[in-house]
Amino acid sequence: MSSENAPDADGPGGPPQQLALIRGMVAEAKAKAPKAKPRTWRGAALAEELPVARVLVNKGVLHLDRLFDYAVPAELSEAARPGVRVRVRFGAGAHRVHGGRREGGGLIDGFIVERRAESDYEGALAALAQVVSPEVVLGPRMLALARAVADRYAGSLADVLQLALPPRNARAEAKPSPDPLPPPPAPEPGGWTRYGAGPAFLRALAAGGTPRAVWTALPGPGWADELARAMAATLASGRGALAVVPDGRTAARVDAALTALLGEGRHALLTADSGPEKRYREWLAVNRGSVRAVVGTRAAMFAPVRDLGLVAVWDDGDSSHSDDHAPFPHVREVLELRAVTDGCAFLAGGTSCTVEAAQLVESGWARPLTADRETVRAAAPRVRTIGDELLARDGAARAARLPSLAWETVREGLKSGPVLVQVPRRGYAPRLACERCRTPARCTVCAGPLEAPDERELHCGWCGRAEPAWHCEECGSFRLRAQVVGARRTAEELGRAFPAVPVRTSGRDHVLDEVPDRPALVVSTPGAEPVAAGAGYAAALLLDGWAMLTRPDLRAGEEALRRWIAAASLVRADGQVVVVAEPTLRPVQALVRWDPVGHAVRELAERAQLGFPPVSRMAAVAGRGEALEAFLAAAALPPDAEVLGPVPLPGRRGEASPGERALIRVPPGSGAALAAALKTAQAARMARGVPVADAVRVRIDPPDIG
DNA sequence: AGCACGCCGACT
DNA sequence: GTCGGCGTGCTC
Repeated sequence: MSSENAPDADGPGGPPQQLALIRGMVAEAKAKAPKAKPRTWRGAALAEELPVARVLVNKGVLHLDRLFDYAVPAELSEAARPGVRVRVRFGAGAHRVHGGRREGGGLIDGFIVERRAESDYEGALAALAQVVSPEVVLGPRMLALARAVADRYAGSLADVLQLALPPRNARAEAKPSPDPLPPPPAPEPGGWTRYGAGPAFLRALAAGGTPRAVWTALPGPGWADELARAMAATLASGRGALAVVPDGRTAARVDAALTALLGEGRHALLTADSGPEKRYREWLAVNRGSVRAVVGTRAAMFAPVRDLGLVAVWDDGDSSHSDDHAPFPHVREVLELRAVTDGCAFLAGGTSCTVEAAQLVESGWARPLTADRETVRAAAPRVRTIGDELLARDGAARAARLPSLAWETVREGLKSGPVLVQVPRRGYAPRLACERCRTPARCTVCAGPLEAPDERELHCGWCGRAEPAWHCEECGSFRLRAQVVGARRTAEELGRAFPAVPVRTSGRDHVLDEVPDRPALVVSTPGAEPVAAGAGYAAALLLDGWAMLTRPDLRAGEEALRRWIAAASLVRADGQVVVVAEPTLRPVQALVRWDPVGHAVRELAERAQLGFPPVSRMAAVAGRGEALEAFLAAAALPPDAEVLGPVPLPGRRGEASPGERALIRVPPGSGAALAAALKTAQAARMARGVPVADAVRVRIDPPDIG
């Protein structure tokens, strides 16, 4: 095994082989024999047809869209089809057999991307060690999508594939998938008749059309059935359908609606909470074409649905639609890409409306799917506001945190059913501010934001200096606005106030799915609201609106409105909603009028004017000062790009600075050029092998600007 | 990222 | 002579 002449020093269990020099054989290059020691494939068990496999090697961060050529041994030729998983030797010294030294380079995983007649590589090719399984997991569609996503986000193909392809599981692969069922009949429009263009949208799907729509769903539980009908209509056309939702709870709801509509066996549920074997089995059933409809969470956005006819995203404003692994693709954006590359219909639905979705409509790419005002008014609960400066002035109300209108609403609601109380998460409180004039409380030394975790010691969030004797620079007040009171304490207070009523809480660790249609107080953090059985909650109380609205984030208003509408959508049409927030603020007014689209359109106009995303495209580039500078200097940014910064990143207290960050902004239309420029620059650095300390992190559409 | 190669100084 | 320091460059 150790000598250069050992015939079977190569792959495990492989036939006697020597190292191949494809170039010498295939590309008739014997004239200029390579300087590398000639190692020919004597006895050459080499594939007769297309003896070169281009392989995407799955190895950490090294590769930036580089493919490597391997020789295809004859006995693997049949199995080594494009798209299959393979094992190859990779690493320095993989083919060097020097002075009796053992071969280096371990076996690592990869995918065959293409079979070719010859290689561009100058050196000797190593042979494929093994074809792991015959399953084609990286077909041309998947490859094209992964490439498009990698380009869109200035990331690598391998990183995208890591997100797109579930880990292989041999047991799941061994089982055959069931035979596909024939297309179901087109469904009745059901709840879609409530939306002007709804029935026509459904008909278009059933007829094989590719309509694109932004759907503002009416409050109440009907949306899951409507989404299922859109998918069923697509199936009826003989095509596949894919819906991506924010979490497992929501996926279960759509799953139930699909089962009710289509029965078992026509759709797959792809969520993270099923184990690896089940997950891969479901994925395989989709990949093999046994199942034509998929509902799932984030990773399902890449589901290899055959002959895709519809992609849908529900509640695209939910942050879990943004992947937290490089290159951080967003479900809505990926599905937009699929709609284009696969030529299929597109649906972005939600009870609220993101600025991005509004932009899809404004640009003419998608059509609005909305109900008329009258229908909205009939379906939505009545919303009233209580300005909190009123609350602040009223000492008694502040002590109890609830003004009398709120008490009244709760008391009334409890007569007929459950009442939802939405409280921002503890620690959600953004910046401390003067209670009287709302000037943000800042450190007197470094102007960092003051923080008071656990309502105790006041200190600076940047420099860590304690600030025990704060007073407002503007108005002289000594009082800071109270922290958000968590769900638990709110529940305790309300429980004391309504001793006869059961109090339930739903939050991060204990998320309730549903509560019965009986009087109860349900205290929940945003996003964890249980649905109420029957027609819904009798009333909802949305507390601490100021905390939602003052977060230092471009999306604070949009996000607050989204969460309020989500909670208020669980209230029955004749119910009451009280929101404790300034009635003059735009998101609060949009809630009262139940006009999420109007809000999104106005936000969009404002962001266009200010040059903010999503009208402009932005990228964040972060790294150590000099490295960042070098990167920016080397990158061939589009001429209309504008570099903001760099500014130091806020470090953790007492830790070394995490470096600096620059934002790069381009006007509409230059987004692709920006991504391409950043990717090229990053690839050049990688190829040069810059030290880890000089690594520069690139993120398109950074989430935390504001 | 690993890992091997190579060019240089200190050792048996 | 030979061992081994880490600086450089490559991985089909």
